Amino acid sequence: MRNYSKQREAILKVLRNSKSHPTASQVYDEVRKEIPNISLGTVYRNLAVLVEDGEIISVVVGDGNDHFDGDNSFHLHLHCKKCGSITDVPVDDKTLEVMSGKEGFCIENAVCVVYGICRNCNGK
Amino acid sequence: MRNYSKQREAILKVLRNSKSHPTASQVYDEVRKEIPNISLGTVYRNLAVLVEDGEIISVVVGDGNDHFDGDNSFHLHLHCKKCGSITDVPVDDKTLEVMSGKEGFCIENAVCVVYGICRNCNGK
DNA sequence: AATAGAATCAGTAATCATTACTAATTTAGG
DNA sequence: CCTAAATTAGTAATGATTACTGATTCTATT
Repeated sequence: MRNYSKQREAILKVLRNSKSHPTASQVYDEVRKEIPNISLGTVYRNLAVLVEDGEIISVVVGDGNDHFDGDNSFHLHLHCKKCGSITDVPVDDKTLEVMSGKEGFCIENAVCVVYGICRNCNGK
Repeated sequence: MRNYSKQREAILKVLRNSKSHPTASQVYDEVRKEIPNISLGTVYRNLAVLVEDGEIISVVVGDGNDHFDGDNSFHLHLHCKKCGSITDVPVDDKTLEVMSGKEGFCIENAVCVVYGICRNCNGK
């Protein structure tokens, strides 16, 4: 049902080796170093496939671009409104439980963005 | 620096009276009942202004549309991947602190989306 | 190894939410 | 009442994402 493709492997490798939460376009630029004639459409399609398979995570912060994260473990994202940086923060199960309320909500993943100003920008 | 406009007032009223986290387009449909010839561009511009002023909150869940929330207090959003519903959950300060990690991150607001399956959809 | 059908691709065109632009109207202070 | 700044309606442009198409690549089976 799902065939191997070197394009998908290369895209996944880029994300596994990155901590910067790149956009589709940035992934495209990076993958082209290895596969120069890869198509942007291929990047988008495989990113969607990889999200669907749970290999990567889609992080939406509201800057007009989707970002992708090769770390698919439960964690939060701190999104700085000044510099646009996205930083990872681990979450323990207890906090997660509080976060899901008493709503009988079954958490699938905890991709979650807290907006604010990061330490770097705070001094300025 | 900021003048009154009946359009902006009507847009804010729609959001204050709603709990459904409408998109810009849905706000447009609702406001047109009061101001039939209001422009969609006016809705977008005023939503941005209201977010900037902290009157409302922009909630990005990754379904391709921005959603808006007239409740500007600190709370989380549970986003059901099946039915697309967005539910509010209050957060206490202690949980917020855990969420922001030890990063020296200054939380501006805690609009935050937890993905999963809601109680309604869970039974199916 | 050859074959066939399904999956994937590159390249390009289309979509559509959002933003930018413009000339006309409204607001608010003097 | 006047004037300058703010805002608007209407429309055109933008740009990220998706859809489409004919060619290529995988993979299971012979």
